[in-house]
Amino acid sequence: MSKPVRVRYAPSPTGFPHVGNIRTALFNWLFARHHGGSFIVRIEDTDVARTVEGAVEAILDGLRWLGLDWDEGPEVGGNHGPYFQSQRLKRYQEAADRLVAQGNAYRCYCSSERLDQMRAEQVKHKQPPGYDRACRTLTAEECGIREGQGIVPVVRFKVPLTGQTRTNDLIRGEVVFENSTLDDFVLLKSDGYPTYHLANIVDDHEMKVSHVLRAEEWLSSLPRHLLLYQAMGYQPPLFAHLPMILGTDRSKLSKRHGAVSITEYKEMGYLPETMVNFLALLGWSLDDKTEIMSREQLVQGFSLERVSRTAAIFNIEKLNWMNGVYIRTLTIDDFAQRSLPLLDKKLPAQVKRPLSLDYIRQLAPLFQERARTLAEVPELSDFFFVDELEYDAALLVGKKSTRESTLRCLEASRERILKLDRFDKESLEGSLRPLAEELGVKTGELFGALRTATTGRTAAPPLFETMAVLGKDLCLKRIDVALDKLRGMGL
RNA sequence: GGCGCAUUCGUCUAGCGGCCUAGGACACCUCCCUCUCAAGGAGGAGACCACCGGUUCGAAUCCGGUAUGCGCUACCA
Repeated sequence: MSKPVRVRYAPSPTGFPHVGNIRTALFNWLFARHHGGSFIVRIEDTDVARTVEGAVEAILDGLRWLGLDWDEGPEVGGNHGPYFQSQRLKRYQEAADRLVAQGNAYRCYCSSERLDQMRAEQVKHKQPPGYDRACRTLTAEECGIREGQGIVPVVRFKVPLTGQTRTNDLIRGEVVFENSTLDDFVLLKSDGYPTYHLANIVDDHEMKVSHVLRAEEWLSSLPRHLLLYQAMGYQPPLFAHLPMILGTDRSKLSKRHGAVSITEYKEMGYLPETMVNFLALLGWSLDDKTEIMSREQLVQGFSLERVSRTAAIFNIEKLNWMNGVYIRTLTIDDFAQRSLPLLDKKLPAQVKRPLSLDYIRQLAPLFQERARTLAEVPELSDFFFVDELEYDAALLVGKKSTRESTLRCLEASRERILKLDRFDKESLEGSLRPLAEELGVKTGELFGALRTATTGRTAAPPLFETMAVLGKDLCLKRIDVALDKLRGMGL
């Protein structure tokens, strides 16, 4: 009885894939997969002037990165192509011609100057801005005269002057619009390209789209689309308008709010599985407590009934937490592999390349539970890679310690370490922990001095594991450097 | 200005008439663990459910109005 579920993600290549946009793609994808339907990608490249070079690739890369595979669309084709609107111009022109012939649309010869002026006037007089329908009643003869003057017309839809247009939005329930509040919008531009409104309904119909899941900003356009479906004699799909994603100040998410492009999140070291999970929760929930969900759980649990109606604010703090959770679920090897590109990119230039994946595997466990993003790995671990540590000698001396005491600690440690045959966590700890007592200092004081000496930092992963990875020679060398620094202090 | 949508802790949200003196999560605070930092564990603080009326034995939940926010109002999507 019910038609197969077919949904589409229809981005416009006028910029890079915004997280809000990607969230819409995700919901469409989840809906399609949940119902065993098809997920279609269609490129809405009808705005020639605003098209951005490379945007299509960036959009597709974003989808691929998140694992949102499409059944029909660019690169994979399908039975309802082409999937670039710029390649479907003929269909839109035919539709426009048909609407004109049917009396549902008309050609408009008004100049953009006149339109601008008219709008300015309307705004000035607090009138609702909108086309004044000057060309709506032009006779064929009058049209001919204008054509003769070389004016290239646009095609406008003849909106009914009275009546209401209503439908049942799957998320918002019944929505009603007075036709009298709509103006005669453009269907076909003078350059022969369709506007979103026309292209959208022609394609959704021809591609047999069953459900349109799009952002709430489109809700206001819904009556136009419904009227168009009606005029074309098409059965409209079902609509669901998704809540928007806002910045921290509650305004539409933009560059001001930091990263907005999904590719930026990749570069910042967020995992695709985190992004999928996090974005899914922006406007949807499974129940009152489940938050960490696999792709499969998401697909299984997704439903429009549980999509919220209120706009959500993108909270980077929560994203960071969730990314940390996902990072900790990775295997050591996976974590090491995924960290490699970020390390390569962010470690100081003087660090020898190529980086050793094997070495990274050794230190990976030390950072896996500390990093919230992959980009933090190079920041936290650079002391494992650089030759010379740079730090203030004062850091060697702990708060409750003195220079003399620190010197004794490091000198004694040096002797102990020298004698070690094995240099692993256990032997290190077995040798150094008793040393603190012998020297009559707190373990914290001894370990702290060693930590600074070997890592150049006061906060680092557990000392013995760190030293074990660093290796005996390097540790000794760094302790010597620290000793020199201490001896030079206060001179 | 017009039209539309929305309104529960700072944030993401649960709630679809009695189970709510409103639950979970992030962030925050305290404690535990501990060589530092994290992670982990245990607690805590945090929402007069925007406001005003109405319906009802009973409303965060239903209805109306107001306010506020957001969106649309292009030969952009």
